[in-house]
Amino acid sequence: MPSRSPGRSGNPAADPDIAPPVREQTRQRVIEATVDLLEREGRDAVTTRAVADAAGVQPPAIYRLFGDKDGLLEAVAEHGFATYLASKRVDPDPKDLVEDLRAGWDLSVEFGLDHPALYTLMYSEPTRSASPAFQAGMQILRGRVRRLAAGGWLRVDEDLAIAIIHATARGAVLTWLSLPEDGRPAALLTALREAMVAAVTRQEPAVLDSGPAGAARALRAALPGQTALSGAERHLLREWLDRLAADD
Amino acid sequence: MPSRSPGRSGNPAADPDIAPPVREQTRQRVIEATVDLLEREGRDAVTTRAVADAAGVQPPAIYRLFGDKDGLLEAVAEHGFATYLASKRVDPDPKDLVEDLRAGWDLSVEFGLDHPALYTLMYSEPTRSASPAFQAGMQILRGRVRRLAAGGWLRVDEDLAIAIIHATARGAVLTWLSLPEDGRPAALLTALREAMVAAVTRQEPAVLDSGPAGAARALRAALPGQTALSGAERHLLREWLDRLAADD
DNA sequence: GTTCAATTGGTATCGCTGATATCGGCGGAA
DNA sequence: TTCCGCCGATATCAGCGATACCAATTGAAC
Repeated sequence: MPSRSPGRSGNPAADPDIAPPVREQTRQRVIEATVDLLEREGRDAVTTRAVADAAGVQPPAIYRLFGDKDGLLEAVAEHGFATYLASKRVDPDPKDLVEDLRAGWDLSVEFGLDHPALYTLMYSEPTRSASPAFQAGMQILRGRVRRLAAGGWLRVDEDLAIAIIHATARGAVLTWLSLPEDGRPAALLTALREAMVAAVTRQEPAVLDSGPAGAARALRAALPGQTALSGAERHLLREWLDRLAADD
Repeated sequence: MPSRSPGRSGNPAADPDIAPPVREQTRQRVIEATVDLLEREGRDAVTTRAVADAAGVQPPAIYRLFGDKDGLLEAVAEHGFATYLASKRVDPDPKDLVEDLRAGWDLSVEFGLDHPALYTLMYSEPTRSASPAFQAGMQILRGRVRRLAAGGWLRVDEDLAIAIIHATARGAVLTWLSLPEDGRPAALLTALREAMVAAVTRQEPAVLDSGPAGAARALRAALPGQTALSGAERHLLREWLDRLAADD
């Protein structure tokens, strides 16, 4: 490996700070082509040749720009995450810290639901934790938690709070995506979010349910195998119990 | 394609039910070799050639046994999960239902922590939800939740409860594995577990005595003042609840 | 005991993938 | 003008999943 020549010869891109826009431009074009390919045809469709073809460059150019395929994917993850974070605004001084926590959790979950392939790429494998995109998102989360701690809201350690927030969001997104499209209860997301809030902050849970719903669920679960009602009666009763059980 | 000859000639393995043990034996050997390779050298090391070499068979044999590589991975996932479930005992009639829920959650999380590569294989991608192994585990979880519902402990719908349990466990495992080995707080697992318990169950059961009669009595008591049913529906439901409550 | 159909072991091969080598040409500093 | 380093382009390599093909083997039916 030749040591960087003092005269800074020939190439202006030798120093990344003053790199000409052309390199960054093709870099961006390759990244966007990769994102497009990833979200339209799935992860298996992301091959170096397909990306190069879609971006209008040669296969070796990818390796000159990103090192290897993993470097490309990392750049893609960072790009997607940065774009998303930039599109939303983070309130630097929220008046309700807990509500700000909810908003942040919703934001990262929404990102996952909007970009399933990209999210899976970033968060499904346990290894990619050192990615810059991962760290950038982590930094924002860390700031939120710090403010919560400063406000005296935190029930647990800051690091533990971060891990809890992260784990619930990750579980929410991946489980949501794994469910069949017609069986994704919106209540799952809010339930997990409120479980997270209850585990992290001191805030009391808002609702202490005490209606017929619980008893209806119990009766519904105990319904099969009893003989006091006819089949037709059981069928109709089942429908009513469904309505009562869903009536929170 | 020749239609299956009526005389069931030649090969005893034509009917999978009476397949000779030799086929199942090599099948098992291939699966175990794959698991070993997966947990020792990571997922990328699991190639058809490496598996065939480790199991002492030829590469085409894998395709004859499992159809394709995805079939092999599915069989591996099912094998690992079945082995794990068989090693633990599920109490068919636990005395403390909520504690049983905790035990089940701990069990599935422990499985993930003990077999990171296998767990990631099974649960990281949202797609593999239709696998038999997935369904088998789901069935056990479903039974636990049903008992909770019958006991009146459930705060939410059964399906939602299942989703919450699943999501928290998945998030717990994947987040735990993504943390650096020296920064994995044990409190994360218990915190997530208790958050799950708080989100799914209520402190006091909605019905005191088990069975349809008790649930019917509880529902009958909570019936006035709710609006999900019409007056006529409430009237008929009232009659049925009377019959159910009297049916000890 | 012979026959025969289906499976299995074994080798070779196909198309594709990630990654690299190599070379000519372009462009900007010296 | 000279020259060094980047870029486009083609060819190529090893390895991958998957399949084709053929000989050897097996085991039930006759």
